[in-house]
Amino acid sequence: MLDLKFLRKNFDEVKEKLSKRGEDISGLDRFEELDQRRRELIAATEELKGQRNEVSKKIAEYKREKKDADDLIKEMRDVGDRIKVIDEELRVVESELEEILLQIPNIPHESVPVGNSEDDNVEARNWGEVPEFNFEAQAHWDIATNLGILDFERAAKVTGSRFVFYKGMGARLERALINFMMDLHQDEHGYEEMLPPYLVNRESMTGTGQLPKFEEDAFKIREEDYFLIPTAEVPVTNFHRDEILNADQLPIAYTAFSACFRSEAGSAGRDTRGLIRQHQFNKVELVRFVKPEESYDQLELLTGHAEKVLQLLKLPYRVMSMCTADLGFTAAKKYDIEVWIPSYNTYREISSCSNFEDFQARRAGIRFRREQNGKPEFVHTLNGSGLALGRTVAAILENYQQEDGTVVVPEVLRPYMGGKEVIK
RNA sequence: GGAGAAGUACCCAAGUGGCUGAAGGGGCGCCCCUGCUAAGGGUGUAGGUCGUGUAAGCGGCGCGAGGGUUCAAAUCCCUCCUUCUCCGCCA
Repeated sequence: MLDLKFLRKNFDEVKEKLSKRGEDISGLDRFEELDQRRRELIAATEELKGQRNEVSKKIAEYKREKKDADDLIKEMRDVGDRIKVIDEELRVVESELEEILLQIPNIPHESVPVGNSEDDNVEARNWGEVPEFNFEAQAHWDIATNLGILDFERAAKVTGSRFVFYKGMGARLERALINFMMDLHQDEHGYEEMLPPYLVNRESMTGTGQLPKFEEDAFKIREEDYFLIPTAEVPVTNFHRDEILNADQLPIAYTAFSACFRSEAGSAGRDTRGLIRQHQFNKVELVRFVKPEESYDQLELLTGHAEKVLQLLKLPYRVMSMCTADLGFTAAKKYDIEVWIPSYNTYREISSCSNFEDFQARRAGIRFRREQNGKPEFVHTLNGSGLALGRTVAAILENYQQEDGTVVVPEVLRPYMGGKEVIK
């Protein structure tokens, strides 16, 4: 969410910057009118309330002195009615204004490349060698099905499409990756570990920006106003919702493992096979709460933490800086880390690292104080996958596959896999 | 899920319609005293947000949240949330 006053002051500039995103910002047309009306109404109702407070005091005095206050009471009855009418209109205007503000995406940072589509994303760097196979390389769903470590068919029977059973060494591999990543982020990168709830309420989904705009992407519980989390970002960022933090606590860094649930509305027919696009997948998430002046350095740091996972797993990847058209709704700047997937013969997103600046913090009311009596300021929030586990498994199976259909276990994972060197 | 109780400032807590825009403690800040410490005395301590103003300031809101009644609500009514106790169920 953008700041009302900031938007008022910089209206044309903001409009121009947002137009680069290619998102619908037609809601902005009514902003100036509503903002103006809101302030008129506030001035009107506050004046009447001030009057009411004053006269009420007088009435109290009269009553105490047993004097007649009927005239004053009659007068205030009328004032009360007028307040009610104005407040009602104010409520309508404010909720319309709020709706507009909640629908406006974040403003891209100046370092974000301008572009019209994902084709304009810029490669920031790449790491590792793309493997070459001197045999017919298989896709991970074939490798895994042959090894009996993933079962898509039975998952379709038990639940539906885009779900999967991991079994045997497949389940073990996923679990090893969870532990490996969590340990790395906790022990080497200084994150505090968290296991969050998988259901969150509407306020939390609004706080991080999934709502109100993207409700159809989320799974919603029927009886309660709860949503299955699409990422641990939601519960973990909202952990500090409506709080004022101390400056000396910052930066706060959490790493959280969770399952993630996405309806994938609008993705019908895309990535229908394998682990790449599931309704439920596991992910280790990194979340940071930082001072505004540090947030771009912190984005580099966080992205590096996610990259480290791939480096240790020895999986080739590249880092893409998302252009203005591909930033998503909430990010001011975003890097996607893409891992090499042989069967796709290309890199696929395995992590997304974003700086939201104060966009989420404003929605979620997450602030900090520099000094004991200082004014609260909004923190900057960042997060990134570190990493998405299903896609990591897919990458390992494909990049580490051997001609006989077995898969070598990356060295760093072996301690987590009972010393096993090969999945066969 | 059923029945009861409670949610007041950093913490504890008084307060059932107007002199409570919130008593009293504790804690914390400042000052004094006692050569340090302990103990004691004095004094201060609602933050936040919105509007307005160049500013100092002025004003609105605020006692879990949201509505309502009333000239006036921490106080009365309704809905919701959370916590605690008992019962039921359960990993």
